[in-house]
This record gives sequence, structure tokens and C-alpha cells, in this order.
Amino acid sequence: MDGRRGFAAAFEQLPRHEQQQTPFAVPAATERLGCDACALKATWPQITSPRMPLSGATVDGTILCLAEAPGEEEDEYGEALIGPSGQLLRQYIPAKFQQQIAYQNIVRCRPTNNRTPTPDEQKACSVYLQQDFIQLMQLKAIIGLGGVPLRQFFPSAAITRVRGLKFPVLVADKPVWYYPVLHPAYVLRSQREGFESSAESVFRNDLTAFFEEVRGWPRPEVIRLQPTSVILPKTLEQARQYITKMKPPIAIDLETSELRPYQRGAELLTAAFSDGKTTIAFSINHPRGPTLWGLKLLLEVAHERRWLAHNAAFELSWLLHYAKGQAIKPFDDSMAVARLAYERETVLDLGSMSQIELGVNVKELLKIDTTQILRHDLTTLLQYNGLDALACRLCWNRRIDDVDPSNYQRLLGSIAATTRMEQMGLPVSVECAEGLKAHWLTQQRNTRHAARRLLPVRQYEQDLAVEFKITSPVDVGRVLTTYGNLDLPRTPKGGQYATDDMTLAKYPKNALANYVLADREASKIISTYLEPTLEASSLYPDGMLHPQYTTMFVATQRLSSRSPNIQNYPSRKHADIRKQFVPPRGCVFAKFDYGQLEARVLAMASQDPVLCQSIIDKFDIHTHWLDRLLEYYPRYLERIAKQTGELDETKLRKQGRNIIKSDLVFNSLYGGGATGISERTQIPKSVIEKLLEEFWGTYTGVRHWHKQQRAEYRYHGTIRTLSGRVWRGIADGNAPINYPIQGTAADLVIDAMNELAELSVQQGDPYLHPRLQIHDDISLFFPADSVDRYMEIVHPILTKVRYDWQCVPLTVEAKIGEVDWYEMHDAGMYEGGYNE
DNA sequence: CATCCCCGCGCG
DNA sequence: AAAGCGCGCGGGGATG
Repeated sequence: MDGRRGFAAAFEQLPRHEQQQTPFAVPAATERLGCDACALKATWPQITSPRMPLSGATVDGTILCLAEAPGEEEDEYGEALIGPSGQLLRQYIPAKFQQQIAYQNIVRCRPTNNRTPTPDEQKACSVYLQQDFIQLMQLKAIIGLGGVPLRQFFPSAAITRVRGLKFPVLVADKPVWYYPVLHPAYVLRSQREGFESSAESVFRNDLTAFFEEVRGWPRPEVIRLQPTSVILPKTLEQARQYITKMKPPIAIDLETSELRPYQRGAELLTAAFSDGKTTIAFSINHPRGPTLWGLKLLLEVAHERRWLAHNAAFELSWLLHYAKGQAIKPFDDSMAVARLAYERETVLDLGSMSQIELGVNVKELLKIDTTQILRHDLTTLLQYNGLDALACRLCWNRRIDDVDPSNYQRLLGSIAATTRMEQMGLPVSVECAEGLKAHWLTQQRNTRHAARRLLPVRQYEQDLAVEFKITSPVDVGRVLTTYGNLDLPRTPKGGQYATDDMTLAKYPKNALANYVLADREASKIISTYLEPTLEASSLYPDGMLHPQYTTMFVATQRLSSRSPNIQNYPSRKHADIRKQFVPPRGCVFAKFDYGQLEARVLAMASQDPVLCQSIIDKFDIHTHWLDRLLEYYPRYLERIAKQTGELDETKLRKQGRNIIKSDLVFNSLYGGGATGISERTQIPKSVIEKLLEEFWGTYTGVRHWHKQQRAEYRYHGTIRTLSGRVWRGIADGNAPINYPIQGTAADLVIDAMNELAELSVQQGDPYLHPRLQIHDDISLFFPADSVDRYMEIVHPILTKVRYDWQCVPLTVEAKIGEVDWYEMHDAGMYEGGYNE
């Protein structure tokens, strides 16, 4: 033997042809007590234990630490979790628990080079695991290390998403808790000299929470969800009898042919109601059995009873569509409950939530392909529909008491507001989009044509006998380096040549580099910003664009938008793309932009006296820091002049101020450092360092708050907004600083958006309803003849003081667009109050 | 042909 | 250690 020991080394000594096979590949080995690897192992005398026995508290253990597979030490000594990973884990086990813990791996042989064991290998070893579970009579909880054991119990989940959340599982027919944590080997890999990585603090915090709480956990319970328990009433009267007995909120689940009722071809197929005890499902307009009463019944519930759904935006959009203006009762949302209770933006789907709350994944019970929904028979679909409603209500019951009411209400409000916003849609000008598209297509043709005539491109095509694709970063990188003699840096990840904007802009005289940039500009504008508008009329019979908002899937709980993403339409260069969006006849665009919202929130969070006072006094800190920079580095404006060709002193200062604002002031306030700032601004690092010393000497309160945020995340694994929302994800770098600011800012805007939306519904006035939300920008359509009146209603709501921590005022800048979303003129700056 | 990742880039 | 953060989308290219 050489220095290496164990099975892997033994394997490497096998003749080559035997190595070719995957060492552990096992065909359907579940009945055999063993796999090829074990058989092989037994033939090697130096391996004493052909299968790894349970270790630690093997008989009366209440907790099982379950890892993936043995490493080198485990393999040699035949004991689980004794190597570096095991040592890291054991470090965090409190002394009083040590006698109660058993240790085991899913797979019992060491995979070559510690590779992940294959599903077949895992399956083969599951027989052993079953024996261990039978042996552990007192087992209460499993601490699952990493993704491999997790997949045995929760196949659809990702470990980084579900870690730190307990859920019930059945082992040897007995329910126990499964508590997933990161794999310690992953933590070790992410470790660096001198301080704790975010993976390590997450790992430590998850384990600490487990040992603090496990004794208080209730007995785990796995719920049985029976498809046959779903009642399928035949008549309206029958159905009504069940519903009158249901306790609110009544969970509603709908099956439809399209996501939104205003899409072309949208059809409401079936519906289900449940109160957690009684569950009914019925057809509405399913082609294999439409009912005349289904829709009527659905609307009766929506109009008369408090209801509930999982991701209520979906059900609400259909209810609003059919209610035709009649009021819908308030609702609950089990997904919103999960969003707040799980303190993360992941594992919120009903399948995951039911696994976590009920110990059973409702989506695994009846396999329905929702993209081919009409292929399933009606009864199966109704049962599936009913189980979803049942699971929704049961999950809601489990967690509703765990969530903060005001944060829950805000989330529900944003669901209602965005759903109505989506439903109303945005009028577009097809003629305008067509004109813009024609212009950009010409642009694109010209650059592509010119690029192909360049010598390096022709040589490249000739030598490699391929067609040069200007849209391919790989092609561009190769041509520019090999045939164009440029020395391009590599991308951090894939090691390809970097051809991004910043890099190519360094070669302003290189013709190909310029064509590439021009082509990217044209392609992006055409495909991302013009084509969606032109497709709107085929997707939506009303001809309007209906971008969809999400309220729960962003870490900070900002909104996000898709199909198309209305939140990233150009606003700086080529802002005229926004001309496609026009107000309805007789209306104007009214756009409200919060001024320096995040800086204000940082002032509220840090209570930094200098920052707070400069905001209250409307002192322009960006100009101040530009002036301070010029003190250290007088040539700065000259340098900008050289780059931009700007000669006017005032304009030059304005340009300088804007660069300092985004690349130095905001960058620093969000945790950026001298290296990055120097790189972006091209100001020498030594200058930046001196300036930053002064900067942080000024904003000591902010610096202290930064430290506090990092510390809270390290010690508790949590990040929270001023409104008390908690996030528990894996945060890298400066997220603990950025998250509370972005999240709090989002809350303030969403509060205002919700209030406007509710007022609009209350007063039956569509002009009070927000139509667009872009983080710190809310737009509405005002009647052209009453702009002033609406302005006076809207701006106080936007700048209202809602929390005691608002120690500086909020401001909004109003703009009015008579013809479109591009040509806008100033319509006032409004400042709200604040708490002294 | 579908799915995934990478790259690049628009917004706040 | 070095690091602003948060998104969605389109195209290329590899993979199965």
C-alpha cells in the first residue's frame, strides 16, 4: 500500500478494466443486503468493517446525525463522522446532548475521491439504514447533513434553501423530526484563515437553534391526505350544504388552463373548497363535465366568506375577473404565512410547505402535469384540486399564529394591490413600438454587416471554417485576442475571455469592440423591450400589456416583475423606449419617485446624527464629497473632461458629482471598499483610502451600524428590517448591510402602494390605483382635467409617517407625462413629516 | 428537443 | 479576504 488507505486506494489498485466501471453501480440491489462495493470490500483484508455500524448512542439515542458517506478516516476506522467534518459537527454539540446522539451515513463505503454517491448506491444502502432506524427505538430527530440525506426525505428541496427548518418524516413507520443543516465538508471548504465564513455561521447557528429548541418540539405528526376524502358534490344544493358548515377562512384552489383570466384562451376548469375538515371539489368549465352552477358557487363564497389560498394572487385574479367589480371578501394566504414564518424566499410552494408542515408532499400524492391539465380524467383532477385546498388550509392553521400581524397584513395588501395592477394592465402604442423596432433593426443590420467585413473576423471565419457570431461572447473573445491582438482578461467563473461593456470600453479605437457593443445594445432593445409590446395583442385580447408582479420571492421583499419585466425598461440611455407606454384616453401619466429613499432608510436605521441632519437640512452630501475628493485629487475633473469631452465647468461638476454619488458615497454606505471604488472610478486607491478615512470619521454612526449588522448575522444567522421582518438565508459579503435597507425601503413604498390601492377600491375610483411599481417609483393615471386634485390626495399618502423610527422625512418628486412614459415634466416635490 | 449554466445588461 | 445589494431576460453553448 502507498500512503493512502481505505477502499479508494484499494480500488485504484484494481486492474484498469475493472476501474472503468463505476465502483458502486448497483442494479436494483434493494433486496440484496449489500452492493458490489461491499462485496469488493470484504475481499480486502485491511478493511475490518464491511458495513459501517451505527455509532454513538446506538440503542437509546434520541438524535441521529445522518451524513452522506464515509471519508478517509471513517473508511479506515469503520465509524461515521470521525474525520474533519465529524469533528466540526461535534464541536457544536452541547455536552449535555453528547450521550444521546447516534451517528451514521447514508452510504457505507467511501466513494472515490469523496464524490457524491449515486442514487443507486444510496438505494442499495437504504436497507442498512432501515435496520438502524428499527434499532433506534427512542429516536426523536434526525440532523441531516447536506443534500444527500435530505433527498431521501424531501427530494424536491435544495439544502441551502430548506436548512434550518424542521419537518416530520416517517422512519420505520414512526414519525420523527428531520432537521436539515449544511454539510460540514462544505463548511470546511468555505473556511478561510482568520474569520468565520457565512456558511460556517449558518451551520453553527442552525445547530445552536436545534439544540436550544429540540426539547420543546412537539411530537412530530405525519398527516394522511386521502384523495378519496375529497367530496365531489353533484348539485349546487349539495355543495352549499357542505359550505355552510365550513369554518372560515375557506381555502379555495382553482385549476385553470392559463395563469391569468385575461390571457387569450383562459378557461376556469375546476375549483375546490376546504376548511381542513371538509373538502369539496367541483367542475366549473371543464370540457369533460362543465356545470352551470360551479361559477355561481365560487362567487358566492368569494362575496360572502373570508377565504384563503396558497399564493392568493392567482385565485384573486380569477375571482376579480368574474366578480366584475363586485366586492370580494378579505382573504388569507398560506404562502404569505410561509414567507414570514420560514424567514426566507424559498420553499414556499405548496408541495414544500405541506412537506414541512404535514410531513407529506401533497404534490406527490396525485401526479398531475399542470401544463397538460386536460389530459387527466376529471375525477383525478378534482381530487388533486381538493387535496391542494385541504393542504393549504392545514398548513395555514399550523403557522398563522407564528407570524407578525402587521407584516402579514402588509404582504396581503401587496398581493391585492399587485393583482389589481396586473389586471388593469398598461396601454401600449403598437405604432410607436413598430417604429422603434424598425429603427433598431436597421441599426443592427448595419453593425453586423460592418463587423463581418473586418479583417480579423474574416480571418477567424476562414481559419476555423465557422460563422462568426457577434452575439457570442466566446467568438468575440477569440477574435479580439487571437486576431485582434487585444489582451482581454478572463471572466472570474468560466475562464472565458471577458467581453463585457467595461472591458471593451477600454478599447475605444477597436472597430470590432465598438460594433459588438452597438450590436448588443440593439439586440437587447429589440428582444427585451420592443418585442413584448408587439406580442401583447396576441397574448391579451384587450391589447394591453399585463406584466406580472411577485410579492414573495425576493429576499428583501421588494416586488419583482416578469413577462415582461416592467421594472428594467431603460430610463437613462435610450429612455425613449418608454414612449411605447401611453396613458389611456383623457388621462396623463403621474409618476412619483421617492428621493434618495435608501439613504433616508440608512439614516433611520443607523440614527447617524450627521447623515440625519444633512438629510433634514437638504444638504447635498454628494457635492460635499466631490469637493473633498478634489482637495485630495485636484486633477479629477480634468480627467472626466478628457473622457467625456465636456468643457462646461458646471456640467463637469455635475457629472463628477453623479459618479461620486453612485460609485463612492452609496457604494461605501452599502459596504463597498476602497478597492472596488478605485476600480470603478479609476481614482488611485491611495486617494480613495484617505478620502474614506475622512468619510467614516464623519459617519461614525453608520460605521457602527454596519458592524452591528454583520455581528447580528454572524451570531444569530438573521437579518431584520426596521419593520421587524426577519430573513434567515445564506448571506454573502455585504448582504447583512444591504438587506435591511432595501427591505425597509420596500416596506415603506409597499405600505403607500397598498393604501392607495385600498382607497381606490373603497371609493370605487380607478384613478387612485397604482399602475406601476418600480421599487421607489409608483405611477398612476390621473384624469387630465383633475391632476391637481389627485396630486393632493396621493402625495400625502406616499410621504406619510407610519412608524416611530422614521426620524427623517420621506420625499417624492412628481412628474406628469401628457403623452407617454418618456416625455414628462416636473410637477412638484413633496416632503412628508418625521419623528424628532 | 428540453434544460441548465454562463455571460452580459437593463432597472432600483 | 475581498466584497455594495437586490432582481429578470435573452442568447450561446453544453448536456442528455
